[in-house]
Amino acid sequence: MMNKADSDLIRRQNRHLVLEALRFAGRAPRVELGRLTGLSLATITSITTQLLNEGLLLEDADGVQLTARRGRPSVDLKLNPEATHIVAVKLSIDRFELVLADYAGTRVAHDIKPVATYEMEASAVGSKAAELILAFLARQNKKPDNIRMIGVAVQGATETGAGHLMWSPAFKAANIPLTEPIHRLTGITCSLSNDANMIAEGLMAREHYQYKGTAAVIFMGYGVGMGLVIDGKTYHGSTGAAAEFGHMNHIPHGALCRCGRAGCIEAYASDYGILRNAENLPITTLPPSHAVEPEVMAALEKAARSGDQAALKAYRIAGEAIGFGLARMIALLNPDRIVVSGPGIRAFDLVEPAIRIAIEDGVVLALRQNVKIEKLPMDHDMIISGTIDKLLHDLDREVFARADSGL
Amino acid sequence: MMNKADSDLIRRQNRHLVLEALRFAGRAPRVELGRLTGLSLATITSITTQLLNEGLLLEDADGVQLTARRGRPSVDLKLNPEATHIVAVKLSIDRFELVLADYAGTRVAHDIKPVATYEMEASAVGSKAAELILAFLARQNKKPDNIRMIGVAVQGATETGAGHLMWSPAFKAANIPLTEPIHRLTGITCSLSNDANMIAEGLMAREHYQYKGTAAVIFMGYGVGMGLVIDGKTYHGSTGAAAEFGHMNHIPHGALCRCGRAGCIEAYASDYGILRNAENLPITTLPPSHAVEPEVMAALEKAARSGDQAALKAYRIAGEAIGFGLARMIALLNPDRIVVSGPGIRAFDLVEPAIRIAIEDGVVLALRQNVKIEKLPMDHDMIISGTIDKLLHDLDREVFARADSGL
DNA sequence: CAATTTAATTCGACACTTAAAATAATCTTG
DNA sequence: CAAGATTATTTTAAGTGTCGAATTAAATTG
Repeated sequence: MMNKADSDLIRRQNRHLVLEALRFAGRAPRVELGRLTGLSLATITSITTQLLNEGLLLEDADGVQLTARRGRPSVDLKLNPEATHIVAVKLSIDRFELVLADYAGTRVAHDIKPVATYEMEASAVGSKAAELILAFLARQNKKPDNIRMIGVAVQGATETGAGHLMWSPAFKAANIPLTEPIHRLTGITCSLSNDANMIAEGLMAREHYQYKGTAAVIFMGYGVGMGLVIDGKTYHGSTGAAAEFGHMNHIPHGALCRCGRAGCIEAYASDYGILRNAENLPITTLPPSHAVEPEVMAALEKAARSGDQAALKAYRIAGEAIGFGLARMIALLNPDRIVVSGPGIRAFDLVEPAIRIAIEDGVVLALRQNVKIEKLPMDHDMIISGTIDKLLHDLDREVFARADSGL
Repeated sequence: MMNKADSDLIRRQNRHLVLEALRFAGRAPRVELGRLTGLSLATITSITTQLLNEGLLLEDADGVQLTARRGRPSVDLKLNPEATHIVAVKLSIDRFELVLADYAGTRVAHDIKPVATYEMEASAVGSKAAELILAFLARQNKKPDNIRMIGVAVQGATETGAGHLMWSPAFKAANIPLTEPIHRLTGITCSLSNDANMIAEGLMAREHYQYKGTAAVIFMGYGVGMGLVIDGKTYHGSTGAAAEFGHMNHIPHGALCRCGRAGCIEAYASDYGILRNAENLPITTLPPSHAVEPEVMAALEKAARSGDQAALKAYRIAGEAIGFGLARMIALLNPDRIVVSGPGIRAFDLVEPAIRIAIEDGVVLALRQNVKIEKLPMDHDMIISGTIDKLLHDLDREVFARADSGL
């Protein structure tokens, strides 16, 4: 059932609206905020003076008046970068990446620490992360009190609700508790997310008008992942482990996957899956525990481009796996938009024809005709960017939309 | 972006809350409504007097005071059945079914008309429906003005937004416009939905507390369908054609399906798909245009139960198709609950083991361990019931939640 | 029949939005 | 360079909504 509504709800929603508009626009005068939000200028004044008093906003008189117009000049407002800070953490094989960002979303510090992740005990991961975060903050002269939130992004199956990492290619251990130990050791609220979801989140923050309905971001590389946006919000299933596109079955009883099952899409379309097929190894060959070196994939790509039949066939099989997976997803969810990204898309032209054919074979015209499939150049940084965007968005909604946020 | 909030929104939301609570409870005194909605008694009084004045509610003093308690006796409120009426229409092969229901959800008239649907022109369907509806209303002495909404449920792929029936086993014609001609000829707002979605809607109306997150209702019978509930709301994709579970690919380049493609789940798990396998016909055999007679399926079921190996294998193959489909859906959406229904579940015990095995093979434990799979006895009436529930729910939300609903 | 108990309404306070009026700060123009 | 025009923002007054407290209503209990 819905929740009851009262005047508190109004303010919360409208404050959020103003913050969201300002975050999107970067800077804007009050009139502009009125236009963007649909609120009256009187309300904008009321809300912005409150936000200014709380230190969340700054007046920015320095703003260059581009075209000198008549009338009282507008004065731009912007988010106060110093209002608070957040830390985004990306865990991947053999390294922890830390980024400190201010409330306006600007990165103020960045650090990469080598960590022998694969052999770590499950219980050691969270405390190691907390330790690195605290040391990182100390180097930046930031007290933990100044940090409102920590967001951790990892490749693998996450349980967002519980804050557990169920399994990940970066760790041999499974079921690793993360948010609890980090929160306990740093005193800072912590959330955990899947890396592909963070890419989706980042795209949405930047071009939310393009992600109104249902959209999927596919990630090809050492694994195959997916971020799912439903009704304009990133979707997490009942346990927060949704959208395991890579481990959606492609062929019953098919090729052996890193997750231990047979026939997953990833077993055909990830780096190791493609490589295994190109080398004509049996599909029961155990996937390597470590990521395939980029050079190896580059060589394979080169071989395919120079006509190597086995390599070409491996890419075609990968495309078919992705394509049928997408066809099944389309049949189920009828999305507006599909974006394919990840390091694997360097070879996208080698897999794309097979993807298109598979989609044509796998789903009725009525469903596929109005879905747009796009390629998005991969930028490893998108995961960190998306995590920052998500944290700030959450902060705006859950903390700063309330007048008593206690800054 | 969100919408701005004002006092109008508050009232709308809280009015809706009261209507919803009353629809769920059937009848309740004001104190009870306060408890159910979380609103203060003062607010409940304000809202209910308004609703009473508008004729949406009735005071029901006749309510038997079960246990004579001290204190001023409470007076029950209930929805005014005469506030308005709706018509639910179910189109299926060779018949149109019409039900007139009042605002409280009670059915006041029911009619079934034989119609030779299969050979109809696309343009004739809507006008035929409108004609039958008008005649039906005339017999009930109801003017179209007294009817607020018509809801049409059909098996097949619907485009909810456009109000078109893309294709359906009941019609040879494709792309049949429905809501537009019905609205034009009757003057009544009309909506179109898929039958499986209506079953999901009905279950949700009755036990909404059980459908908080993501839930799927699978429908087995002459076809295979699915109703999808995401975040407590039935999900329609970008065009309103989502959740075509039956036409999600099972085996690439597999068995021929009624939709013209190869390898759909329906081609293995629908009546005709099971029958085709049991008769050892090649998978390229064209599916029959008409539904399989129930007697034929009953005979097949009997044969399987008496040990017929071909029949048993056909059911096992059907279970595997459903099971892998569910496994893929679980990987993608991580639902809380799956309900299987439809006439096909009479033989559910014959397919269930294969379903369970397929799910075990097809999706990692972490994802499947907390999804509940239930069997729900099929009742053909559930489609009509669900349509009524949906119409009334829509009415409450979109029309009567506004104070100026203009009754 | 007075006391008690429970239900429902009324009243006063407070929060929020908005339209309209007032104020502020600039540019234009004669 | 001063008055008028123009645009941005704030202030004011009015309207609507919810809520807690006080009040009224209608029964049972003793």
